[in-house]
Amino acid sequence: MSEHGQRRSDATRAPDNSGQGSRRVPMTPGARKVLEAAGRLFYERGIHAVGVDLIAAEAGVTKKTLYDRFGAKDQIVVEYLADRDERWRAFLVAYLERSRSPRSRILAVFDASRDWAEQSLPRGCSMINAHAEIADPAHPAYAVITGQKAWMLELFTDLARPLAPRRAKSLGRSLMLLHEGGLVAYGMGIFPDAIERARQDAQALVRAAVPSG
Amino acid sequence: MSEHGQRRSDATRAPDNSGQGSRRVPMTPGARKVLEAAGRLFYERGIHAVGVDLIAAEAGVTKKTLYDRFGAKDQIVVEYLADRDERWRAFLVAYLERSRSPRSRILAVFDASRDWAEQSLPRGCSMINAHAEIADPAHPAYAVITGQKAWMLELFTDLARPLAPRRAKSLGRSLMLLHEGGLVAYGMGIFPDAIERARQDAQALVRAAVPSG
DNA sequence: GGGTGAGTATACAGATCGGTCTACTATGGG
DNA sequence: CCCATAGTAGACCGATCTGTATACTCACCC
Repeated sequence: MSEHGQRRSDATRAPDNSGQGSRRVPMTPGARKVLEAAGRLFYERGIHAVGVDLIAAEAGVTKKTLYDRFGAKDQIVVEYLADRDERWRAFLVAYLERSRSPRSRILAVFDASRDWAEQSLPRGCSMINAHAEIADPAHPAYAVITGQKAWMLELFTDLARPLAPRRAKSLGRSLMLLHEGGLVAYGMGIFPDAIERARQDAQALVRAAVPSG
Repeated sequence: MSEHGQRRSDATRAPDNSGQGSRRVPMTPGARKVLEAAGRLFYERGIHAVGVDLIAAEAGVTKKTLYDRFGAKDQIVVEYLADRDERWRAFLVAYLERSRSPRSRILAVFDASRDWAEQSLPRGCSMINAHAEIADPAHPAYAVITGQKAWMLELFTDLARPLAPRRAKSLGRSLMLLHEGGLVAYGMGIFPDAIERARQDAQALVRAAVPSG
């Protein structure tokens, strides 16, 4: 929503706006423990399947502390997703910065996703999973979810631009498709090494689109 | 799991095994009303977010009828997914049968998905969404979900075989990636006409893989 | 030294959850 | 006629849900 053009900034440096309209919560030690436990439980079991009592117990914190910090479960969900998003962007940017050519930077996104998923995401993309549970667009977490995907699409488009200025939008969308497909196939275990396969297909796609790269 | 080769059968005629180990429920009028209401509510709001009282009320049926037919909410979930799967396969087979060339049959899958989604799936693939909510592989619905995706992957592989016998497995996986990516991008509204775009990319992929088609 | 902020411990409220129960009705087939 | 089947109506169960309340401790800081 709103104008999604975030200045002209190089895509590697725009780790802001992940919290968008949802002001973050002061991260006291208790709040941090809650967020860590909630993040783990939400991801492993699903958001609706995890109650605040369980979160508080797993965090080693009382419910009062939990509600003093977050006010409501919905806000914990927002912080969970915004935090995941923030850490993913930082992780990704590190991969992007150590690549130079436009081509290798595109592939670096898939490398980052593959490594990120293999080290901590056996159940696939948190945003896709959360979107399946949060149907109401008015939910405060909805903007975080769609914001992350919009950011990724814009990133792919920006990365494609140096390679094919006229077809950047189109190429960006194709890369996005492969990337999302890889995440889902990986998360559902449809076949092994799905993200790596998506990377290969992206490589072929880029090669075909810009034979002079 | 197990040997996933289900005979040599032509992919267009294998609408069985959708209910696998989960024996279906006798479809009395009351059961049908429950399934209709549950299907709509589960898809629109998510499985965990919908209670049995609401399902019974929306179906215009008492809770006793609901439990007499299905026994447990989990079983309603199984029937919901198995029913969706069954109807999708029938829908898809109709598209496949009116296409002749291997190439157009591959594209027909994307055509079917596009039309199927546009007419009734604003929130994307039911199986992907259900997988996000059902974390436990021991859940009776889990097999239906993974079974459907395995069937789709096998279908793509079978459709790719006449075009590229040696690379059928590889090409099938690439097509699967694009297809899943299209479904997710469509369901999350990442960009417009995502499935149609996936179809175009699939077309390009097939053309590149088999220039002599 | 008094106040503020962050925390523990625990009880409680009201709603909703999945699921069971009894009592009754209507229908259709041997 | 009779009995099984499929249904309505509605009370009820224990558990769990999100969220609030009271009372107290501890650390820090002006």
